[in-house]
Amino acid sequence: MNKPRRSKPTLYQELHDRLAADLAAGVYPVGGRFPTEQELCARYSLGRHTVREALRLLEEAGLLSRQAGVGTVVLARTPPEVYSYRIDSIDNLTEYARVTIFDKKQEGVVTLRPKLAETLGAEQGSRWLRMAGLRHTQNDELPVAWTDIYISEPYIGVRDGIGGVSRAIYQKTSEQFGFTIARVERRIAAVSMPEDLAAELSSEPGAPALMERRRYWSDKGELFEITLSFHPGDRFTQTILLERET
Amino acid sequence: MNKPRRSKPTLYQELHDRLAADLAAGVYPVGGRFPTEQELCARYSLGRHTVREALRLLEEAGLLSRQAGVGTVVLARTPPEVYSYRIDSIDNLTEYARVTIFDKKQEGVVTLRPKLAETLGAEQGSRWLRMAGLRHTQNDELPVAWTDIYISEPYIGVRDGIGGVSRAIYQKTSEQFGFTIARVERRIAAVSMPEDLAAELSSEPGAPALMERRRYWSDKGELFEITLSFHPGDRFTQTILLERET
DNA sequence: TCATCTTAAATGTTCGGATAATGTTATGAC
DNA sequence: GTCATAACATTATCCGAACATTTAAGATGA
Repeated sequence: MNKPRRSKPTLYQELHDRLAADLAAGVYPVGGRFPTEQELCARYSLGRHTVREALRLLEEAGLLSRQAGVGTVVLARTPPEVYSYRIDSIDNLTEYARVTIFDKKQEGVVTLRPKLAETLGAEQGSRWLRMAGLRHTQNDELPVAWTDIYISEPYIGVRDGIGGVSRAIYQKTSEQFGFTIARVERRIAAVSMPEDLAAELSSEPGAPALMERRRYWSDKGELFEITLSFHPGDRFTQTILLERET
Repeated sequence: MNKPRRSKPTLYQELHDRLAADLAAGVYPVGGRFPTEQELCARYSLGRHTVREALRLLEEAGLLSRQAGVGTVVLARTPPEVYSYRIDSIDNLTEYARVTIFDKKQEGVVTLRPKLAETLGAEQGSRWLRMAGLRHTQNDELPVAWTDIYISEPYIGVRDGIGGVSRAIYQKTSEQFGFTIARVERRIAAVSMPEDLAAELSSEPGAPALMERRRYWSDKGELFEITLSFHPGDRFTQTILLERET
């Protein structure tokens, strides 16, 4: 994404570079006023469009703030160092989400007892539909995880036709009830493989495992789904790549 | 960041909304050409600046692609759903980075053997400065992790004055040698606590533990630092919050 | 047939000007 | 003094016009 330096840079690009250099050098104190468009036009003998284009670049870079009636304010001397982990779509939240299938083994409505409520990070005494089962890839013989899926009581309708389908459940829920997912929280911890899951996962009790909890919020701020997964340590690693934004 | 709908929307805002609606409705097929600026000016009786501002918004939303000599191409009907995990600064890559101190126990230059090279994801036979020790909080008695820090041979100079300082090592390295960190990769897996570390961490051998590997690249694409940490499972969890971008 | 040149079309850049919207500040009535 | 109002400064929006740059496609020639 770094454009090669043009042989003949544009005027607004040149002005932008110059002003950015001035900002970096501390010529304009942070929090103070930046020269007005008129001033810049006069000082550099440029048209207002050119000046505004340069200012727009500086604003997009997070260095300036512009507002009618106020003026242009200096926000920072250098662009903030920002690293981002970006996911293009909710569907590739993890690489295994799409390519694995859910083999439902248990189902029922539960009322959260204190201990489970704390594990899930949900209201004590609230009622949820719980579906539990194995998650594995199409061809592989060994399951990748044991997953407990909890769906908030108002949205229990999605149960119909879950088994084996590769579509994600949160997606179904959000489509069926017409809202969008606004927030997803993932929490990961290392635990011992619980005894009752070891057999299902063809693993040893007490072997290292990753416990992953996910909580999904709707755009109304409502927590509508929670999943709890146990991955055998030798079959699952998670990688996150952080890249600096340009 | 959602501005309240103005009582009197601007013309380019109105045009943007209308074109976005058309795109969503599939009026312009993805991959095909979008009407030219001239056409839009004529069709809606607007000046070119106004049309270009609307197109700029659509381009920023990821719906259109514009290029001189080619024209405007439809990229998508609706803006891509994007979730982002954003870190403002490299320093709060994890919440414990700043508040913990590193208690160096070992130090030496190593040449990577095949197995260690694979674990670290680095070149076999390359030489690194290895520093290892415990990481713990100021007041707490129990250490949070055992950490191996590997620094690429050209940058070994940073060793001076590492002990106990709370500044991060990658930060020192990048400052001292005058480059910026462009990429950070984190990889997490569940493992058994290695026998030789159990005593140091006051943990049990074989107990669940999180192994975290971090690799740091410079802006020149050079892998200059790798860290390997072992966290006792009962003293460390990791939480990531993904939020939908506006 | 292939490479090169020419041309046309589209977006990009830059000027000039005018009006609108938005805060800040000074003014003035009470 | 306090509050409403008017004047002002500044950015935002919008129009018109011209030229530059980039790319695709057609024309030309060896």
